[in-house]
Amino acid sequence: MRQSGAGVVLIAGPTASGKSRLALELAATRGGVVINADSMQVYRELRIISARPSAEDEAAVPHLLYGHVGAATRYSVGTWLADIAPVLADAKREGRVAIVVGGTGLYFKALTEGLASVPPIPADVRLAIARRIAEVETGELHARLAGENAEDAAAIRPTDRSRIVRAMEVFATTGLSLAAWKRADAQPPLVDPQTLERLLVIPEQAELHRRIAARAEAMVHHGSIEEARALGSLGLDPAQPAMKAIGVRELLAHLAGKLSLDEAVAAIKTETRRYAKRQMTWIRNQMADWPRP
RNA sequence: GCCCAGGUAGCUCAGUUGGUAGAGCAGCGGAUUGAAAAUCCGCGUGUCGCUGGUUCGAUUCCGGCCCUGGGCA
Repeated sequence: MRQSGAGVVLIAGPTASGKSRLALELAATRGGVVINADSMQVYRELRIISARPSAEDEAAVPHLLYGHVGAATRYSVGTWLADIAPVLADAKREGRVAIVVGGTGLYFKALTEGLASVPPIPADVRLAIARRIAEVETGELHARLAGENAEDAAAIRPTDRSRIVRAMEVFATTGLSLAAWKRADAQPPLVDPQTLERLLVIPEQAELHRRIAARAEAMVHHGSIEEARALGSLGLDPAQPAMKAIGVRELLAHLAGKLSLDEAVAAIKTETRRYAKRQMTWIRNQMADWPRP
């Protein structure tokens, strides 16, 4: 173990595993800062629904990149990397341990392996493409992609609409395939995987499911319904990332009278279990080199 | 007590003119480079309520019983 306070610790695990608690304890004992690596906890409006650390926890030790952007923001792994770079630099300069904790596997991958330097897609390009393909069926979209960019088309399933659209956006903006971008010119990783500590928090499945159920129950008693109402009143595009947080759709359906509260809570539990399963698949296969607990 | 409808996968149900059965959801496994709590791919996990009978063969047809829902008393 490192002797000074400086350094980076990564904590990953499925949702509701107790990662945040561990991060808080480590930060308190080692004099560190806690940095969010969760794609939904970045949204200001989603405190309860995204199970962000409580105000007391945030007051106990510094918490960064939590609720720091509005729900209208189109956040992404790229913006997260840009946000975390100065935060990591500050922690290093101050000699504090940076404890990066969250459930978004892609963020950890980008942090430790780097990300292709694809330039941002201009809003007008994105809009123009969205408008042009709105009525186009996904298979046809894939065929069109194959016409201009065979390499990406071959790598993307004809049914995977969001990846097809992303490849189209990149090609329209840069004239290059995503594959070409990945091949050349990658941004180096912000942190060196060799020098940091990596921790996985993985409860036994039955226990994880109990925790997920308990959290869903507790959520509705702690203001998640009001939170969903407030978010809904912003009138955001349902395709916005923040609107995709588990619980948002279910609670809005409840507020619209389409689901009873019990049905909404049951749906949230199911969706959360499914999400945790996808996270476990990522951890098993993409984080295979992380030390097992 | 009688009449009617139904009992098939974890759930909701389809189906088999008699050759041991399949959808959706759930579940399990997988992919994953700027929406990743997203998006996508693969896999049926079964005493066909029980028990006799008919039959080469019954989840299917017949009898009895049990259970559930509705109706009549």
